Amino acid sequence: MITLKEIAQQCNVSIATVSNILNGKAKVSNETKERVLQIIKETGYKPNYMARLLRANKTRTIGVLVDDLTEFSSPLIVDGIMTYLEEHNYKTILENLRFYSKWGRDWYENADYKKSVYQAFQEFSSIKVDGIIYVSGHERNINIIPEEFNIPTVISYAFSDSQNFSSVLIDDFDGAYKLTEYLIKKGHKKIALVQGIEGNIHTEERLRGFKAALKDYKLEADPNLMFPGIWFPESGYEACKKLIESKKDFSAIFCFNDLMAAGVYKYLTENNLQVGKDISVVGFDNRTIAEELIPSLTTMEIPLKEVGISTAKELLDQMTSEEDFQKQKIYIKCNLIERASVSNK
Amino acid sequence: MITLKEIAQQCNVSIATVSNILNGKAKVSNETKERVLQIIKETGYKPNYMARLLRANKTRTIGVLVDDLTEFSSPLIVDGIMTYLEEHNYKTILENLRFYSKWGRDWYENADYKKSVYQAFQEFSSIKVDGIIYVSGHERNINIIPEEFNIPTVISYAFSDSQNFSSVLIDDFDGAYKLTEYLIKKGHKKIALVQGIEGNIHTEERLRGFKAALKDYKLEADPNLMFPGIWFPESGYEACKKLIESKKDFSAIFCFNDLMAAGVYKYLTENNLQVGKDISVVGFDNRTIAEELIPSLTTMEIPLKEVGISTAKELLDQMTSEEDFQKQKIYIKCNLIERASVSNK
DNA sequence: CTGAAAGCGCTTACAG
DNA sequence: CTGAAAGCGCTTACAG
Repeated sequence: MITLKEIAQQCNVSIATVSNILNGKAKVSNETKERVLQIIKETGYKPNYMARLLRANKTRTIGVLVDDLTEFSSPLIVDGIMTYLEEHNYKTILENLRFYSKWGRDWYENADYKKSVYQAFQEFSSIKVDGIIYVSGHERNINIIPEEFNIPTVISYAFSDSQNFSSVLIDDFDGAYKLTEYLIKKGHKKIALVQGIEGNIHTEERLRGFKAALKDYKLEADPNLMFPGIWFPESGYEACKKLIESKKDFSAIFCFNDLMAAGVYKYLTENNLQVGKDISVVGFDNRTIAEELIPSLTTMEIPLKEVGISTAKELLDQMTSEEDFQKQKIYIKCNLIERASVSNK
Repeated sequence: MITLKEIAQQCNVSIATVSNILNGKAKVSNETKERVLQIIKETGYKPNYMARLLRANKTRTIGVLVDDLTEFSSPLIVDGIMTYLEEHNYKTILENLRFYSKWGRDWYENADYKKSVYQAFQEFSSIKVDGIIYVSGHERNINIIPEEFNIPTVISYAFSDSQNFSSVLIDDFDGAYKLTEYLIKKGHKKIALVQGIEGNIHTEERLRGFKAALKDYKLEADPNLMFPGIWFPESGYEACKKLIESKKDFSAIFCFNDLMAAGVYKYLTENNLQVGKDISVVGFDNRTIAEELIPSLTTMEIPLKEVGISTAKELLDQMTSEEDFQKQKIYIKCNLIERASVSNK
C-alpha cells in the first residue's frame, strides 16, 4: 500500500506538506496543492486509518453493543442509530453479545453476562471509541454498565439506576393507555388482559396504562379477566382457553404483544368464534405478523428506528456539550395502528 | 490512559520486556514476568489497539458489509458470521449500507449503489481488515465488488460471476423439489404456484425444483395454475382470487414465500375455504408468521445462521490457505418444516 | 508557503 | 534473560 512518504517523494515536497493538504490546513500554495492532489488521485492513495487514529487519539467511531442482534427489536434500533451517526459522519463498530443465542431467554441470570459486557467495554476502550451505545433486547434496569472507562454512554431500549447514563425508552404506559381508551370508545367495558412476564417493565408499564385508562373512564379492572403470559403465542392460546371456558363476561382481549394475540386468534378460530366480530382483540408491537393475521390486528407500533435515532442524537449531544451534560430518560411514544380486529360494541 | 512505557518504568524493566511478556515471547524469567503481570493487573493496563495494529500491520478484523440489516435474512446471517469469527478470535466491523431503507426495494438500479460499495471497500482497506464478507439482502449476481483491493472476500446469500469470490447460497432448487415431492406424496397432483418476482434467482431456482419434481413423478406442470407474485401477501391474495374464480381444478398451492402464503390464507378464509382441508398450502422461508398462521404453515426453513457460519468459515479457510485457494459456490440445504396446512388427498 | 523533527504506543530484530 | 534502537504511517508545533 502506498504511503504518505511515497506521495511526498513523487511530488518533491515534504510529508508535512502532503499531510497539510490532506487535512485542509490551508498554508499551502495552490500550485503545490493541485500537483499533490493530482498524484494522490492517480495513485489512489488512502491514508492509513490506524496511523491517523494513533496520532489524533480520537476515532470518530461509536461502539454499539447489542444484547442480541436476532431479537426482533434490535435490527431496527441499530438501523436508526447508524442512520443518525452516518449523517453526522461517525463510524460505527458493532459488537453483538449474542446473549439470547448463547444462553437462552434467561441469559441475564448468567454470571458471565456481566463479564462479557465488561470485556466489550475494555475492547471499545482500547479501540478508543468516542462514545458507546448499549442496545438492550428488552427494557430492563441495567446496572452492570461499567463506569470507570469514562466514555460517554447512552442506553437504548433500557435504563439504568446510575445517574451517568441517559437512556431512550418506549412509552409503554402511554401506548397501553391509548389502546385501552380506543377499546373503551368502541364501547368495550369488560376487557380481558393477556399480560407479559411478571416484573418485566413492558408488562408493568402497560398494566399501569391499562388501569389508568379504565380509571379515567370510571371503569374497574376485573382481576378475574387478567391472565399471565410469557410473550409467546401459547400464552395467548392458554389464557384465551381459560377465559372462554370460565364463561366470564367480556367483549375484548388486550394482549401485551402481537405474538400472544396470534395465540388468542388461534384458540378463538378453533372454537368458531370470529375475531373482530364475536370478540375484539388488540396486540402490541406491530410486528410483521399483525398485518397478516386474519382479520388484521389492531395494535401499537413501537417506533424502533426512532428509538435508535434518538439514542444516537442523545449521545452526540452529550459528547459535544460544553458544560455538565444533564442525563435524562427519553420516552418515545407509540402509534396506534387501527386494523380490523376490533368491532363496535 | 496508562501506557506500556509507564508499566515498564514502574517495573524497572524496558518496554521491550513488557511487550514480550504481553505477547508470550517466552525469553523472560518467571520472576520478572510475575512482577510485571502483577503491575499490569493492578493498573488495569490495556494495550493501545491502534498502535498495536499499526505495528503488526494486520488487525484480525473482518469487515462485514450488509445490503440492509433490516432485511429479514440479514440479522441471522450476521449472527452466524459473528459466531464463527468470535470462536476463531476474530473481531468484526459491520457496515450497514441500508440500501432498502435509503432507496426502496429497487435500490440496485440506483447509480450510487456501486459507489457506496466501493467506498465501503476503501474504508475497510484503510482500516486494514484481513478479510471482507458481503451479506446480500437477497440472492443475485453481484458484479460490482471491487477486485483491486486484494483483500480476501466472500459473498453471503448471493454470488458473482468473478472467479475471485467464493459464495454461500441457499439450495432453492433442492428445497422446492422436496416441498413439491412432499405434496405429491400426500396425493396432490394438481399443484398451483404463486411465484416470486420474475428473474429473481430464488424464483427461478424454486421453479426449476418444482418442475423437476413433477417430471420425476411423471406429472405435468400446468401453466394455467402458475401465477406471478412479488413476495408480499397481496400477491398471494390476488393469485388465489384468480385461481378460485377461474374454477380450475387443483388441490394444493405452493407459494414461493410465507408472506404470499399468508395472503392465500386470507383469501381462502374470507371465502369460507379451509386451509389444510379444502385446499393445502405450503410456503417457503419459515418466517415467524409461518407458525402463527391458522392452521400453522408447512414450509421450508432457510438455515440462515448456517449460511453465515459457512461464509465465515470459507473466508478464514481462504485467508489461511497456503497455495492457490480454489474459489467455490457453497449451497446450503433447506429443511422441510411439516405443520398443519397440508392434508392427504 | 514549506520542511525537519518529535512523537503517538507499540513490536521486533539484534546485540550483549 | 534483558534492553537500546529503529520503525509502523501519520500529525503537529515550530523554525525558517
